[in-house]
Amino acid sequence: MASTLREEEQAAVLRVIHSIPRGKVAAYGQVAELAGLPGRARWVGRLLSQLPAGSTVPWFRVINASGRLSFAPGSIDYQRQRQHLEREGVVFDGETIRLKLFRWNP
DNA sequence: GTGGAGGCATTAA
DNA sequence: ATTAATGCCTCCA
Repeated sequence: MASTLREEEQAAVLRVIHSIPRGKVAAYGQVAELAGLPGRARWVGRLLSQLPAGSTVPWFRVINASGRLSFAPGSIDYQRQRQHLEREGVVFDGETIRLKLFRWNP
């Protein structure tokens, strides 16, 4: 068995993110919890930040708990994430997403 | 190899 | 808007 505990956790997180449907979003903390890692929202963020460029992981569907992107508005990363989301139907109210409508509830 | 300090794509109060 | 609580990582001494 070559897999470390850490790799298992990483796989669990990525699996959860992959299951977020188009047009929906989930918070870092929500993803962590669904992956069986309660309280590790920050760790999820760190994981995504280290994701390789060519990754197929829909990282852009993960936002913070207040319904906003965790990038500085106007930054390249912010615009990229926002465009991805709007393209699949997510509507922004200013800089905030209406979680009532777009939050993923499994 | 160990330990402390600082930095985050976090969250809740 | 601030702050405290959290988990993990990187950088030195």
